[in-house]
Amino acid sequence: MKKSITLKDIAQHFKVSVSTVSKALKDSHDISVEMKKKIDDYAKAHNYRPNPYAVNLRKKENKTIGVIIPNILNYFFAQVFSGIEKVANEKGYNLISCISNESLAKERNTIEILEKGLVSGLLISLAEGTEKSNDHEHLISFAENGIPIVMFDRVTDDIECDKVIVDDYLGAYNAVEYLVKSGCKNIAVISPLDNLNIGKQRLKGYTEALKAHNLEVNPNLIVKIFDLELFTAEIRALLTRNKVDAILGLEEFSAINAMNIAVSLGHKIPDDISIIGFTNGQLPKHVSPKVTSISQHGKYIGELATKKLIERIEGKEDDKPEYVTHKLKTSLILRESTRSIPE
Amino acid sequence: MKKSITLKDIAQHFKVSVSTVSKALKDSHDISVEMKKKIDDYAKAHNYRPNPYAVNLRKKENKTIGVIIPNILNYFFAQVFSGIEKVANEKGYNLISCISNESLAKERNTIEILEKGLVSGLLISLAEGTEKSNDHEHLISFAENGIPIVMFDRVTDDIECDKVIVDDYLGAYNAVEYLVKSGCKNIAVISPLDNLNIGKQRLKGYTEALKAHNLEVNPNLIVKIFDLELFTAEIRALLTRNKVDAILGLEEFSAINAMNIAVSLGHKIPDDISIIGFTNGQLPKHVSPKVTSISQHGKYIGELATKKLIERIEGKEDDKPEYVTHKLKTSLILRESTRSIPE
DNA sequence: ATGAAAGCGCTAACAT
DNA sequence: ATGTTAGCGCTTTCAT
Repeated sequence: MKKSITLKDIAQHFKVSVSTVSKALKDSHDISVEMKKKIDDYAKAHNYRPNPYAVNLRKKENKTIGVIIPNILNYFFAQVFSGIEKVANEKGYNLISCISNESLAKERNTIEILEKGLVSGLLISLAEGTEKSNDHEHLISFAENGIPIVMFDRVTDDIECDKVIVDDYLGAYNAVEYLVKSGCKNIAVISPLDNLNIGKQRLKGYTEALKAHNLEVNPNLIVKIFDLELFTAEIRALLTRNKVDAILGLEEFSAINAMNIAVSLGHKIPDDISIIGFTNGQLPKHVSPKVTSISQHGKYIGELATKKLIERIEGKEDDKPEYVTHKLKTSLILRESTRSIPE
Repeated sequence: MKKSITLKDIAQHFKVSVSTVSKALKDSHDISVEMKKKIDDYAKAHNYRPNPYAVNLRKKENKTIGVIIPNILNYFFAQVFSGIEKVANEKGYNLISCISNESLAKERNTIEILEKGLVSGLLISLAEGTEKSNDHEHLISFAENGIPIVMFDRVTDDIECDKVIVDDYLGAYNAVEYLVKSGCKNIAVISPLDNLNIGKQRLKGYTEALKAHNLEVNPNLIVKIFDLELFTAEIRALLTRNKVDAILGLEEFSAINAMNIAVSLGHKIPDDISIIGFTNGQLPKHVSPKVTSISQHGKYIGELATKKLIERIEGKEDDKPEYVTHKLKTSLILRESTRSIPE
């Protein structure tokens, strides 16, 4: 066990006091230039680094950020995470990261651990379980510690903090509008996300866009999926019992799975049915036909949220007391599963 | 700022000493039952938790594990990470996680930070930059601290530690053998991974399997990709200049991209050309035809590596000095891009 | 220009 | 059964 070098070791080596070394390493004006140089060189040569635990114990500040993500296998969150990591790294922060696995209990447990001064700030996107139960006590309690929080994507009004969210409403609205303009009249929507606020927002964007274009909102074309086992059956039913000329998938796999079912039923894409999905991964580019998608810019969300959090951590106490919610626009990426808009 | 409660606060409240409280909370036999009960209840009521920094400063031990992953957008590593997180969480460990982004410099930097006692153990898969440069000084230095390391997937012999790897050789070997048995004779291989040992192992599995079945190893059918920009051009050249009846893709997207190019060239899958890929994500299931793949069980790798690491962390000093390398079998998951083996 | 001392919160050996 | 003390490594105020 290579014991790592401390201030004391350096002090003894030069037969000076610990405080001299401490100040020298901080380039204090108290210390003579020669002394500083000697100490600095020695410290570098021996690869001195302050013990982070001692520093924290003294100063009550640390360079770590807690991250709670619902599910890292979801490409969107992986993108967000890579954005978080990038900015945190640039600013010299470490990440303590946890996956809530969509569970309220795990999210709560993690927060209780982090609460005890382990982190200087928290980045969180709510677990599905949390959104369903609408229980935010653990977050409120965490916030009372005065540790800054930034919520992203899946947020709640119950917590006052900075937020970075996606304009899901507009994303869906624009997608539907595009479908209408390209000639679709019977647009179905598939939502496996009805437990989530973002799911509700997207659905609202869908209905509002239809109304804005004087199209009837047909409840038979709104398929809410609560059990993925039934996905295929429900979509087959949708497509056989109704006239459908477009499908909007609100979640990562909905659009692509629905497209595959439609194809197996003999429909031509996009001639018979257009397809658009909220999807971020590699999938839409690699399937055939390539799927038009609504991209959420996950990496940028992560970057922005982290930047805002670090500003709060490092900012003056009462710098800007008012919290801001950044609502980011999605992009509609046109590919082969939709028709073009006639001139 | 809600100031969190300390032993001292509790001690003052009951007008006893700090050590009494400390012992009481540890259920020491020194302390009377009534006292313990009082203190315990009070601590619970006030949600007391020991300050992790103070504990670490005293005891030189902490419940956190460092994780260094080359790229979280790679589904395989996301799977590994979710396995790591699961086990760590079960055992009460936190994760400090970093993405090396395939860069040696970033990997080195991260390790230097973690080295200073921030973590009790390290899980790492080498960055591509590290494998290419073959520079492992930073790891050797880290290991000298006596902090246990477990390497997974991308490992090196230069470091003596427990390792969890995939039998990439056998994975490729079995895949080629399957192709041969299903009637393929001109099997091409695509490797964008020639900088990585795992890439070399897979390639070796390919050549050895051919030899074992008395098939010539044709260098024209071995395509090493060093610049992804050229992927399409190289594969088109491969398919137009040579007779090819099967393709083995050594990396996540190689097989699927090659398949799409083959289809665009008019080849039928799997009748003209069979396709197999080393790929873990959702892709092979969702494209058409569905792609036969070699699965690496990422989540299990993460779980096993973490389990082994925690055993080292918690084990007696000289418990078992000999390190073990766990080599895990891959699975060949047959889908629609390969033909069946005749009876 | 340098040093002594106190203290962050906790543990553990050693009194009482 | 309870308390005293020293100390982990560092910062910082107040001497000198």
